[in-house]
Amino acid sequence: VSVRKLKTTRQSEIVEAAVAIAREKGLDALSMRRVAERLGLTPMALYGYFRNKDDLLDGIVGYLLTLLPDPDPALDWRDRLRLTARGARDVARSHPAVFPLLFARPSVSREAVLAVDRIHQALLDGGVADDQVARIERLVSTFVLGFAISEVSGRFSDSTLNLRGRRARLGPEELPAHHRLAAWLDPEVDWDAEFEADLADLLIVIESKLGGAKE
Amino acid sequence: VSVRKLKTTRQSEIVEAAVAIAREKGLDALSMRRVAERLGLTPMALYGYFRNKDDLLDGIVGYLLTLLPDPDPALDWRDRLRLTARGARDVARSHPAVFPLLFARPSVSREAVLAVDRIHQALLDGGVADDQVARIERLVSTFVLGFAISEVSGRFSDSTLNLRGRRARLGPEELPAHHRLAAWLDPEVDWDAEFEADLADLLIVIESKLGGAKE
DNA sequence: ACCTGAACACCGTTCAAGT
DNA sequence: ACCTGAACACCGTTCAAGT
Repeated sequence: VSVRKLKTTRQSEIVEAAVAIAREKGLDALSMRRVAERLGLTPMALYGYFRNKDDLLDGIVGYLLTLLPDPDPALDWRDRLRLTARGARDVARSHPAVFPLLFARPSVSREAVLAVDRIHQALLDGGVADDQVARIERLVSTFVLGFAISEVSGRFSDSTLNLRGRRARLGPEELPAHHRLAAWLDPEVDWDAEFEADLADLLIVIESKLGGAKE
Repeated sequence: VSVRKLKTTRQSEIVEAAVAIAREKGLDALSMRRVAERLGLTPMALYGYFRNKDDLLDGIVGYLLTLLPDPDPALDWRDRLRLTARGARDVARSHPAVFPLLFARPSVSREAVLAVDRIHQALLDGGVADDQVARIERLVSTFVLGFAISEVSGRFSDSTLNLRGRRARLGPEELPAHHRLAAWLDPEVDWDAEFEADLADLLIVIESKLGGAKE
């Protein structure tokens, strides 16, 4: 219940130490005690800067959001969307252990609102109707974050990798499509190309709304 | 290194106890010790059935996948996709604490492969080219899971909720789009309608590929 | 075949105190 | 204003043993 004021002076230093530990040893190894140790502090010293561990994780999410690109508003709206999407994927690949936090924690920070506003503006500039902007932003952001997380968490690669082994044990009656698609499922996927193709498909959706009837 | 064989007899009983604890007290409260306690066992008894806690979490993911609908193959391929997507969202809303595990853990289980195969088959039946099926499946699944997780984890609702408070402190120069969209951002969103609209948009993408040139 | 007991090396967090 | 020390109530997991 106490509303004790948090110090801000060393907040970013602490967040960066936490990110470094997660990068080096994984998210499971990220503990208040280890963050403190890395900074030469007692665990309790951190509680002057963050209310608890969840609060520190939210700090990490905020930090990740500051790493997103802020494209020149003079660019074409499509380019702004593409640059932001690619930037999000880059952040994921450079911070694989902590990036999935973006999906687990609500994040209503200042950084989050600013990032969302940039997407809203790009969609408005493209001519998306006012009442559709928020939904399309969520559609695109949800997919882009989901793709980036799937990539770094192994949801994509592990599943394509292990398919052959599974298929041997599962027979064509149980897996009709997999057996027909065998030629296309085995090769290692070019994730850069897949992400670009997905972005192009999302732009198809957006542009399908532009010329449409007013009501 | 030891490849000690796991017992299977009580695996599903243990998974269901774990799911029940997560539902009642949240994912953070899900511990090996509490699962054991609920079953009247010692924590160590669980290690005869699961290699470790991660293995038990994978068991939960497998359980969630068995809850997905298995639509009648005689239905139109579009209806099969829609039913599967809605079913996934239903599973998320009835298991909010554990559903996000689907995105965090690779999951190459038998159940996962079967679920993916059904989507592949629907896309093939719709006429999607063989070399596009796997990508489109990942595109659709990533979005559907992402939407369902965002909804149950609060990523969607909390952010729309807190916007007004944020906006008061952030001024129209910093948030141009939010201020222009004020009328559309405040009201509580109808998530059922948003999900249906998103599904319709994804079907636009898929159908845009059907009549296309062969090469 | 299935389960227990004791132990180890950890956690997050509170409370009171120190400079 | 900033930090520490001791303590509490937990964790996952190993190893050896019990029936």
